[in-house]
Amino acid sequence: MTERKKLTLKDIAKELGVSISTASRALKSHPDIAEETIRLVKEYAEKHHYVPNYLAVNFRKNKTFTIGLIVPELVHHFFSTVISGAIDEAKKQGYNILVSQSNDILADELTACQTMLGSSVDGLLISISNETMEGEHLNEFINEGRPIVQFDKITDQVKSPKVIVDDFEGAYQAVKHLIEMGYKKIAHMRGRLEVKNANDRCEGYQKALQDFGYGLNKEWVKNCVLINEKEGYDFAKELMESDNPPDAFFCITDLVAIGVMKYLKDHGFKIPSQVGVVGFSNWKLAEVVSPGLSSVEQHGYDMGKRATRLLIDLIKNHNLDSEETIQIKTKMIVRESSQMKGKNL
Amino acid sequence: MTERKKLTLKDIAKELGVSISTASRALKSHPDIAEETIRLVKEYAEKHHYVPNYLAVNFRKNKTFTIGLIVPELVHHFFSTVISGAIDEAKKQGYNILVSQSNDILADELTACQTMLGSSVDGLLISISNETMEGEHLNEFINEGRPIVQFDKITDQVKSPKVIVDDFEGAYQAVKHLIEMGYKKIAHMRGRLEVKNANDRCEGYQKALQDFGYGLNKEWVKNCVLINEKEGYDFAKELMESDNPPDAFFCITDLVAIGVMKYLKDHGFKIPSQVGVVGFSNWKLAEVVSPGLSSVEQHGYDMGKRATRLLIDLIKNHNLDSEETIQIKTKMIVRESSQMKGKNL
DNA sequence: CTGTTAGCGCATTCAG
DNA sequence: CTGAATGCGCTAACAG
Repeated sequence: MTERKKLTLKDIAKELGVSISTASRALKSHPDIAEETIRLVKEYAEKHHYVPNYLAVNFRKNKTFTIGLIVPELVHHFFSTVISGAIDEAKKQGYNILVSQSNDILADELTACQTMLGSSVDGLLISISNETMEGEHLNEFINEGRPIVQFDKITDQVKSPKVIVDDFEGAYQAVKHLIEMGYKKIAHMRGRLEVKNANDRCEGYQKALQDFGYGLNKEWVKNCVLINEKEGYDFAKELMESDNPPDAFFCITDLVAIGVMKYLKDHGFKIPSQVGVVGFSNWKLAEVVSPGLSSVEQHGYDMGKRATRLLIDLIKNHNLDSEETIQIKTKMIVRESSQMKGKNL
Repeated sequence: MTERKKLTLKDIAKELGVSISTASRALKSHPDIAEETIRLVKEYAEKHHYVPNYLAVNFRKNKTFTIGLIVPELVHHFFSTVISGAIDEAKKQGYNILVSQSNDILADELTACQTMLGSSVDGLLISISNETMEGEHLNEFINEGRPIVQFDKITDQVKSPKVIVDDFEGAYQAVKHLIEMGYKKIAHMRGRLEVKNANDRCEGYQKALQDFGYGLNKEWVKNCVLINEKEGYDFAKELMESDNPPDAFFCITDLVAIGVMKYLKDHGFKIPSQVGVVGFSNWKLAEVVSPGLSSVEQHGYDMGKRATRLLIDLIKNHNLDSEETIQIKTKMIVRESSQMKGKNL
């Protein structure tokens, strides 16, 4: 209960025999104020540890210098990377970040938005949940004059700027890489049909096959729903036991790829000499697993920074109509799991 | 630029021909107000989507219902788990969380604290950086009447409640497990000498050795600084190439353990039949690596929830003097990497 | 160069 | 049961 009462502008004004507004302006080195006065006020403020009451400042200015950030899952390598970038960029620009997660549940996303609106964030960064089909809750922000920027998992239902990974190109490069390494029967463990990222990656996969003269074998395309190792393992089993097993797997995410690799290793298939595997996202675990898993780097940190920079610009310019879309280029990270030259090892 | 001007209490008061204070009280179903009036006001507010200006409310009440959370690193499985728990608990209690990271750099931690103070959080959750040696910046919060709760990486320099993992016991159990599995020459890859968690784990390691009648061989204790795979790999190499190589490794964290395993696999040592390995933290990668890495689960999510609950209690009770310490029990997760019975596989 | 004044939106005390 | 009045701390327009 040590609490000492806070020093206010009024206190320092009274103490120094100036008016409150003079004190206020002096602290901001307003050109109207005499050098001497400024010095005096600043000195006093410094000495007595004056700290402005930001609640009052924010109230007055109707701004909080805080932005909201909602992701589906916080405990997720990619998203935590994005958040990290967002926080670093925000800090640089003097903004704070309020973080929340939806757990891929629409109701949770709605609540989070409500709280964010309530706590008066100046703008919102959001990656929507799998369940989000329409964007009324997001439009509310825009209607209230607070810009939003969507990233990674987006919906076109909401008119706003977007920062996305070039999923199509990333997938294309991954499959191209597999083809160049000599694999000829490339399967794809894809994600949910309703999720844009999954569709884009699947299209990249198909386009690459097509461009290099391979047909699409639909049996080699499997729909993952939970996107975890078990699905990877099970689908790998299904395909490898079929009459026409593939010789490579391009997986929607690293976790699925790990499951595939586990099945392959458990059943004596050599990676990469017999079967190649490529994941997506380049999680830490792609690096430490053996053989090292080739994967597509999404530059999450950069995405977080760019999205935040964009949002803060919109806030500053009071711009609510932008629909600018930034595509983050992916990068193919080649490790052992896809290097067929290892055939004779 | 669609912005519609916000409805205020004044507007609805004028519209309904009542006073502002009546409107205000009606919305809160104050007992003084007539049922009928309450109904009227609420109906109007509802119909016109009245939303209180929280900036004004917060300013008036001098509260933000926001708490700050600072961790060394956001992209880190354990910390993101803690954050996840903190956010979920905070949400349940109507609080928001402002997240920041120090990158284990003192200067960044100071800045983060400054911003948090500035944005008037009601309280602070913090896990300090490796560089933090004294806690003046934390005491500032307490002096301003805002409670803080330290978690995981803590300093006794600051009088505050703490939520910590029982590192000693976790380490003890891990080493006990290795001993029970039949390993007799257990090395320890420890963390920095200045970090409490590292010391506690090292003590648990030593105590277990002692309790089971093993002496401490100082050559088998290595100081990791960066706490990454490379250090694990390099120290494993050093030890395994020495005159008296250990037959098991207890590592300060999973990443180091992965490095150790990599060295062992690369050089033909069988895990776990020849050499056992146990990590700490139970990251996702412990589960997916092969052989599966035995590890000590720290229950980060639970830690986040408990710390948050504690902090909110302190805020509500305006309690700044508590020094309560909660110890979170660890759990030994046994996977293949430490099961010597596999000797004859 | 400085002071006076007004007001942001709301909660609350004090009178009726 | 209701209204008038006050002030939270700060900013900014306006007046000297």
